[in-house]
Amino acid sequence: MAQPDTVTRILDTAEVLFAERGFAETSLRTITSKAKVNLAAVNYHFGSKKSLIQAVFARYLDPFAVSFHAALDALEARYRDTSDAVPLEALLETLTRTVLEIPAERDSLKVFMRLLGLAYSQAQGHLRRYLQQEYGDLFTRFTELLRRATPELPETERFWRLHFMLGSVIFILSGLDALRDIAEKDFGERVSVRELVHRLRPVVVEAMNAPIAPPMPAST
Amino acid sequence: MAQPDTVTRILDTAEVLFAERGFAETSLRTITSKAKVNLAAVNYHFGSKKSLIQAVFARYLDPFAVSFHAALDALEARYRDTSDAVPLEALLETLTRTVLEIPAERDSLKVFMRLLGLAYSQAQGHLRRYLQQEYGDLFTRFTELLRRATPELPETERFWRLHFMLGSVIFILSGLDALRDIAEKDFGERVSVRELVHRLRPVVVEAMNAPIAPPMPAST
DNA sequence: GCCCTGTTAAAACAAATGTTTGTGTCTCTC
DNA sequence: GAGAGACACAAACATTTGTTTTAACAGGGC
Repeated sequence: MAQPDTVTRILDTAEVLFAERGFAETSLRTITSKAKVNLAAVNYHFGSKKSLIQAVFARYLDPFAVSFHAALDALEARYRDTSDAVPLEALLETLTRTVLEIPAERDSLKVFMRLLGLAYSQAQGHLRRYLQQEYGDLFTRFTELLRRATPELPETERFWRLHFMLGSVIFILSGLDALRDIAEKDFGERVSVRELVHRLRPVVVEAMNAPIAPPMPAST
Repeated sequence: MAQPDTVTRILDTAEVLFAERGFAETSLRTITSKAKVNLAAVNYHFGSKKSLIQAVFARYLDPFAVSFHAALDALEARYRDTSDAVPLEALLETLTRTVLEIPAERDSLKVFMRLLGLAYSQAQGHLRRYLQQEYGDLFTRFTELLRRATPELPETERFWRLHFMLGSVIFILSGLDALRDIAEKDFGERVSVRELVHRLRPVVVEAMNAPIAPPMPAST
């Protein structure tokens, strides 16, 4: 069979290795030897290791951003004539459906989610800057819809809860392999990412709609 | 003023740097030069970089484990005669109270939470093994109480929700500074860690008690 | 005095890292 | 078929990494 070309062989190998070990812990030599390409190929095609990392993300996120923008267009259109806002359930359903639809090849979803988690937790300031610059507007659009979906929530409360839930997703998915191993050992159940996302959606909905905490008793 | 001794100077510096950049991204030379100690001091006092990382965690977790065990003793005693299980709210209240009581020095809580997050997300297999070995029993005790507090939840569902919530807390508190800055800029509200934890508790309770998702439509 | 022990200091070590260089080898264009 | 451009390859380069070695220093007990 014809091997895919050098660039995609590097990307394929790099994304898996990055997801397994993190960025700093994965050397170019490990990548290139496993991908059966020359060491210098990375610097030739991508320029630097940083650019390679960004390219790995772009290959996932670019199609996702397009799909998600389109899905949000459709969603807003459906609720345009009714004067209602897009309900929270529908918004989350659209998000998860778009995320789950993207790959269809390999177990790329797991890899992608793990990479997202690493993007937050690893240092890699250049990566955060890159993601903010490339996909910041998409995030803004989503949060605006979220705002309209939960109008009864005070601004700050929604802000904190959003990041609370964001943290959950990133944390769970970035540590997925380890957690799944534990779950399999303890409960003998091997769950797919699809199913996990599906099962956690009501948890997010309920959490966003939780009652506001009573004012805290003053201390000190 | 008398400088603290070499060992604690190393620990103080290392924990901050680790929290800022991660473990692999922080070199011993950065630590020792910032701590104003000799490079070889780390290997002399701790043996290796791995052992230093573990020591940073032990300095936080050892006192916490003692306090939390004691707090759980008291909590169980209070509910011993009543045949009821410890309610979820009380369990979470005990946990957050213990966490908040420990430090009182530096802004160590924030740093500690960030380290905990890194411990999960970074490779560092030795660290996970160490934490499991040293504090596994405390975690087991807590999850057992959690199990009794949510008897209607299937085992695996509780497992995943627990880690879901764990992720939230770690994520929020580890990125606290950045998030708080945004919140202050956007909403003009500066919230304390205490208050944040207080306000997020009902979110956790509600999330744990969320309805089970309906079975997922089969695909491929 | 001397020796022993615990600690610090400077230097060197071996290994691993990202990147660059020079050369060879195709393939397409004129 | 000659020349050019794109790519692959091996080797070397300059740093940076964790760790070890060796010597120096300080203090207390005999």
